Amino acid sequence: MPHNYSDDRLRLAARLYYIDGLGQNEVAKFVKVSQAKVSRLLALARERGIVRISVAEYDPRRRDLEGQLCERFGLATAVVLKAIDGLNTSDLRRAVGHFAASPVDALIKPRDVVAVAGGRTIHELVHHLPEPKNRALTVVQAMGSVDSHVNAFDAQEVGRVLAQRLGGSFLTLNVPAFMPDKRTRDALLQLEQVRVVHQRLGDAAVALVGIGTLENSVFLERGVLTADDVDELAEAGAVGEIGGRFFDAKGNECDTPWRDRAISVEVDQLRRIPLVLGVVSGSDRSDAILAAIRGRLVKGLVIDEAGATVLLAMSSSAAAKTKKRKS
Amino acid sequence: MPHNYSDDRLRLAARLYYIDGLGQNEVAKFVKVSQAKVSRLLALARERGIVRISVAEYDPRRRDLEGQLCERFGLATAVVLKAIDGLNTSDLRRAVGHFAASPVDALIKPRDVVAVAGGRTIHELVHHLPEPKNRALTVVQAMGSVDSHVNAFDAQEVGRVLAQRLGGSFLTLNVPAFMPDKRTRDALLQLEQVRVVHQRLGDAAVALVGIGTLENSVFLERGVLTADDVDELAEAGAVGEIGGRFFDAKGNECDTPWRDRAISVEVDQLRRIPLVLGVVSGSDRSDAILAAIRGRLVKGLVIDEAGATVLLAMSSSAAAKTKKRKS
DNA sequence: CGAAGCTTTGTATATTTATTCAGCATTTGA
DNA sequence: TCAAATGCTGAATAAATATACAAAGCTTCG
Repeated sequence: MPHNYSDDRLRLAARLYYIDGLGQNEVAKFVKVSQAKVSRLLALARERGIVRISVAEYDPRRRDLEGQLCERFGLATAVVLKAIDGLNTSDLRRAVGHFAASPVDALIKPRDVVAVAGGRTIHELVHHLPEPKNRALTVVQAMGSVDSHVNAFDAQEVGRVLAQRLGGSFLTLNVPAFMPDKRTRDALLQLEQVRVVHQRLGDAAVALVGIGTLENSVFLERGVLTADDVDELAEAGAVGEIGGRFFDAKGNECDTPWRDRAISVEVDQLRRIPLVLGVVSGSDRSDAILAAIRGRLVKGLVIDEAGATVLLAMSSSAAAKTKKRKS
Repeated sequence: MPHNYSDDRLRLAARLYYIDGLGQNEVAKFVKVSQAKVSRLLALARERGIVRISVAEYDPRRRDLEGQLCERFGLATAVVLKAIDGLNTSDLRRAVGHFAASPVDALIKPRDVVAVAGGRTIHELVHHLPEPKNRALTVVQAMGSVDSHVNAFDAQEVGRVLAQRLGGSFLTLNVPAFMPDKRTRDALLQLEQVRVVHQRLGDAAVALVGIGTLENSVFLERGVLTADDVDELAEAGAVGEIGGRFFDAKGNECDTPWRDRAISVEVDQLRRIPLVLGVVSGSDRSDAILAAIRGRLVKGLVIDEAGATVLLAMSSSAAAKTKKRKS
């Protein structure tokens, strides 16, 4: 595709526009083309590097807080993102996703097996990954679908996008997250299709998971759990959830009926994955996060600075709080 | 005036906009301000150098042609500007003015006395000079006003702008370019106001002049000369004009009634000014330019590449053409 | 304290820039 | 050779950005 645009012409247009500050219309007169074409010329000039725009480095991360988190909680990795105060949860998730994408990207090696559970922050994250990289990943869906409507932040959808963005194949887990009872669940687990995926999860080098609370739960929101169910789980000591697995303040899976109805990565599998990254945003789930860390369910954290601050503030008085919750 | 804008905030906004390619609306959500503010933040970031835009060098000059002109015609300076083919004369003038401004600027030393005659290309040129420099120039108007309507490209207006842009005082010549007869002209020349200016012209280090033809003349256009007058001038051998002084193909002033009615820099004064720059555009005045050069009326040229090319092409066969014109 | 002056901000709007689309031109492939 | 396909273009238009303006906050000075 031999281009009609000489570099000299591009340089001329670019100079008039960017240096001399003419508008595109004025440039258009200068070079005898339409304004539309000038717009295209300039776009091309930027692409070709004839125009270079550099911005003083902005570091979106709070390295200090990252260090404290790692040290205090013995984490392998922490990514703490700066965030403007007063953002609503949705915008905060977008902010975290935006700036976390690149650091997380850097943690995934070219041929890794990557397990992904769903989550709204994770969803934002994968959508901010750089366009098409040619890695040879195996992305594995770590939990079933929450309900039959495919939702943008289900593991299925998130995994698909992740595989597409980073390059690699996607192993989907085409079953519901919860079955009605243990028997049918176990039957499904026997299926070749499911077994392969389930087994592959054990090979994961990296896992990306959200960390849910009982109160602000996607399961509750989508009607998979009722308020009564939540109460029951709380009764059993549950303080948080990862991939449909509910755990108590120590980070041990709670023994409830739900345990035997879930189709998703096992807690023990999770513990054996070298790098499980909890991807979260907001300050409302610190108990759950703390518990997940204690139980070694996650080894790394991606979080906004407000969330990190709360986490650190809690950790000193954690014992006391734990007692309170139990009472 | 302590600014409310932290550099970090500017960096964030600039990065989101320029690097990550978000729109100002999206950035606005990110940093929790209005789109209008983002626009202002970005403008500030550019001013402060947080955003740096660089464009690959575009050289608007044809150095090769400049060299040829200097050599062939023994000019002290030549500035030949690239120009798109097919530009109308007005756009061509703008183009020449735009890119000639900076090179011409560089030729004027901080305390120079600068003589300026009017001209449409010169007008464009001075209006493209960099904003306020603090030189201590003395700008002297080199010819009277063409008519009573102050026109944007009269010497008066051009000189005023030149002095303002480059810094310095402006000596205006508040008289018509042509008087009805020699007697009144001479009377005016006696006036203190006029004498001072006229004399100061002799001190000029640099002069900027347009070079006019008989056919396409500002005097004809504005009704100062009639078609009959032009014929008469042609009869007397005139091929061009500088500052209301008509000269023949050798570059010598023509002996016509107009000679004694003009109030403007004398041809001999012009010859003694170290650097007289003819500022022209277009290919329709090559005869006049050639003559002016021959007569040492100009020592330098600012011209577009098409004009320069014609000039060079003509110079070899110049003798023949001259004869033709005389017949 | 209160009014006048100066910033700063967001809304509404004007201006500028990017994109869509239909027409023309050029190349490609029978 | 003619279509079909592809690419380039400017006019019209959609989208994005800059600006005018008015309201609100902050200082300064009486």
